[in-house]
Amino acid sequence: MSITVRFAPSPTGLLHVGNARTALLNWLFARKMGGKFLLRIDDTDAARSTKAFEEAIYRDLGWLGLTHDGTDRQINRLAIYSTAFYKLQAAGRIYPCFETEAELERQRSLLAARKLPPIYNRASLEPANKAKWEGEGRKPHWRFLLSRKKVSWTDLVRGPVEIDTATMSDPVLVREDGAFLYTLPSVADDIDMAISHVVRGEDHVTNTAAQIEIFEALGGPVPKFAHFPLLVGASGEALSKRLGSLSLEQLRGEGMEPLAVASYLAKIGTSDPVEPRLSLGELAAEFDFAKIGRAPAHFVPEELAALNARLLHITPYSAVARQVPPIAGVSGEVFWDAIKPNLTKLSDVGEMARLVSGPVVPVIEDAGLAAKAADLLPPEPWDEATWGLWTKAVSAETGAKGRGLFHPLRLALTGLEHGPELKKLLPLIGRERSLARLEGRTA
RNA sequence: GCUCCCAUCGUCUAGCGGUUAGGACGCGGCCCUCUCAAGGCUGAAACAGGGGUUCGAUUCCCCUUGGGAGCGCCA
Repeated sequence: MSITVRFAPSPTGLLHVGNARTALLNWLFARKMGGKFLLRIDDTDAARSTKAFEEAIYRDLGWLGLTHDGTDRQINRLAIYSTAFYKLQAAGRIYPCFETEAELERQRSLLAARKLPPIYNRASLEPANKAKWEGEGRKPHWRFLLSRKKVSWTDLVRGPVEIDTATMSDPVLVREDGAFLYTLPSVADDIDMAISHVVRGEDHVTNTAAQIEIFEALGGPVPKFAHFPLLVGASGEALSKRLGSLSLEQLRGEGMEPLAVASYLAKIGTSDPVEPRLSLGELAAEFDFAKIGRAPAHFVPEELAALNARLLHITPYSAVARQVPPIAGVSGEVFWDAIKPNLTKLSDVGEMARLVSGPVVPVIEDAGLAAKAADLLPPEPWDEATWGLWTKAVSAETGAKGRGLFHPLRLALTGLEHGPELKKLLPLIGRERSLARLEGRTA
């Protein structure tokens, strides 16, 4: 059986971490199984969909590295939905409804007041009502007639699931203005695109029950389903409340590496340890629906940031060669290996580079010691042993040792209290700049 | 309100009737060390509560509590 999955976002907003996780899980599954990953822009809601958001989806997915094997927009596929609509109509599974939105709203509050579930009462199915409302010249919207039986499937993450469609309203498929709503296009496309697995958040489980009935009514094969738990914030609050701060765009702006985001989203809520991976391929190889837990996973930005740092610490130079060019006459690789353990974000590289090639405004804490140290600077070439030899000589000459020796030197050479190991940094700074800084000159 | 799902260290989880309840992240300590990191070693830390079933419950059942989701002419 060939595997095809899809990610079907609506271009009505920026991709947030929840969306990204859906996309990623689909992609990883497809990659692992050697299947296809399709990108479908669900833009049937013309009023809310925008070109800018659509472009953002491509940009964000590209940033994450989630390549697709095909893409389309639902707005291009309306003929398919019409065909499906007529097929359902011919099967007697579609009926026109005439209630206004206000009337439906009132019905729901009436039911709520009686502590009853807000399920549509099928009033438009009554011939008398239908005749009356049609007589008033009302334009219909169209609902799918649910079986009111139990629908069951074996969910790849939740196991056996059973939903009684008698507990749901018949879904509206077509609006009064003729526009298709999400439900039918989704199923029609899944059939047309031969989607084998629908992988999405558990907010869709009840949709799935209705959609399975539509798949069956359409005579299409019913795909396998996997509904994973949603993401919640650090204290368990629903993530939707703070979506703005958790868009991929935001994370990118904060300097998070795409692989850090992918590693984090792929691992939280699973039985695997949350560790960085150097490639999406590794994440794909480790992907398994069985590893996904059934409780909501906590998305904690601070943990992501920590994972980002850990990713950088294990990142080989080859992966960042483009962003880390040779500096001050030494190879980018030597520089990278010297400063990488101190990185939190890749953008910190610029600041690290400044420590090497300047300008550094030295802080002279002990002028006498700095002067002696400058005199004792050995001739080049320098290597990692230079620091030890030099500081030993300075110590012998001045009697300074420990913090009293090293702290003034670090301040003079870098202007900072903390930083990468001077053993590694000193040869990169070189004799000329070291001398200048020890003499208190910006270099 | 109704329906569905969930409940093990702070966090993510392993466990599938008898375990010293394991791992990872984080946290503490030690080592290394010129600093901060990184790295190595090590330590503290959990079965939400109450009933059952059973010789025996973290594990199975029920209730309570807590959390998540759905109940749209959104997706």
